[in-house]
Amino acid sequence: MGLRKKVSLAVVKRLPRYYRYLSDLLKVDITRISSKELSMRMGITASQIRQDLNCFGGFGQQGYGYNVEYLYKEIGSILGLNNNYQAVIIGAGNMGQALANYENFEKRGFKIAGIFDVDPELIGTRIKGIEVTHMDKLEEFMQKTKIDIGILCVPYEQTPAVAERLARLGIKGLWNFSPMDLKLPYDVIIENVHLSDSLMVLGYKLNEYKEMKKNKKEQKT
Amino acid sequence: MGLRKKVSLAVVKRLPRYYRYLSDLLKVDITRISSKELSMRMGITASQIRQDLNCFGGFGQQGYGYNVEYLYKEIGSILGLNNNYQAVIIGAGNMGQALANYENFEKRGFKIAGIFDVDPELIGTRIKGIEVTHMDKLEEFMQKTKIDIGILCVPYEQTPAVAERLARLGIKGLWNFSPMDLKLPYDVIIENVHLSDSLMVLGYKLNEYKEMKKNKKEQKT
DNA sequence: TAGATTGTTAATCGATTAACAATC
DNA sequence: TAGATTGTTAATCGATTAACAATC
Repeated sequence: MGLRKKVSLAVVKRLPRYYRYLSDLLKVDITRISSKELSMRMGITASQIRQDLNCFGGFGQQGYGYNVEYLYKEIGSILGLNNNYQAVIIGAGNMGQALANYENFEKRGFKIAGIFDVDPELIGTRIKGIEVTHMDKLEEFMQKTKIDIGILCVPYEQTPAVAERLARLGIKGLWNFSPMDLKLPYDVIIENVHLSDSLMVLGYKLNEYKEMKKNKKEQKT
Repeated sequence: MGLRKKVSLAVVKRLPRYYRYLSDLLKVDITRISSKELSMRMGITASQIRQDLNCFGGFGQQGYGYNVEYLYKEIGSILGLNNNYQAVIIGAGNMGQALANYENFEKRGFKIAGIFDVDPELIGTRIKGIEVTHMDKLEEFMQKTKIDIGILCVPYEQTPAVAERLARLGIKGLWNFSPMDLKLPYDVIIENVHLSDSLMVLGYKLNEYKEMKKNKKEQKT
């Protein structure tokens, strides 16, 4: 895999969606698909699908379309799902527990290798077979285990300090669940899950829809 | 509030971020801010901030900038945070519990009015004071309580059926945590939280970064 | 071979940035 | 008033869509 032009984030964000749809096709034993057919299922243009895929290579065949299994595997590889990324969850509260129990991640090649917290009530308990360990042991743990990803589920106030601590320990990526933008003086890749942002966008759309309806009514009178 | 041109989703998705930054400014008693200053804090252009805000109205003042509290409240109102939206959580597993316990939502004007599940172990238990009720009682509950939003935290297979059931009961919006795109023959606004998509994007970025570094090394030799 | 469908170039559309007159 | 900064128009940039030659 040589130098390849930087792919835009818009394209990258669509890849997991392709991956899901291809997975669904495999489940119902569809072995080939054209960009046209896929575009109809996904509600996007065939052109966009072909453009997106061609950022990474020519996975299709003229006159035939795409082999579903092949394309599925290729996208999986592009998404780094074969890398066996190891993760630690920091914060074993509700969200940390929910994530630890989420089957999908392991299925996608992300392994939870450790769970940390400071609450004495939680230390020593097991979540999905993994013992919750005290944060004091974090450095020790990360020295002897190769960890790629830190999953941040700690309270808002603690988040910046914990993020920095993980960065100093050489973490490569952070999956951040706190409603803030992390700024770190390290080469760390940050992916945010801003749940309340998402909820507010829903709030906006509900509002917009309500007004649209009201305006329609007013037009009639 | 009259007819206003449809605002692009790109702009809408930035609103919660503005809202967060303004909230932070308020916390440290900053009462006014220019688009320039805000742009530096947020890492975007001042031009974009002004363009974004002017989709909704002229909230600033020439020579002065923006009044933080006023702008904060305006954006809150645009996001529908004054609407006192009522929500039900469907699925009281880890994710449902995590969301029920998440303080931020109530603070943003979203109220959890009910939690439903089918697991006899869970029925009758209380989460943040709200009793987990059996799904059989959902129709009854929604007839006597005005509910705007359904929060879907049920297993993958159940999701489409539950979504349809809520839609039939007149739900206005769905906040979907299953890794699938809901298609409903109703006027329901859907906002997805695709956690595994987000994780895969992180996987992609880690991959990309690794290759970038490798290429740099190869260039040197 | 003829038909189908890709990969890719060109055209269009939309979003971001720059510039500046309006105005506090 | 002079200085600052907005609101808004114009220019640029990037992403999406359309078109079609290449080719299976």
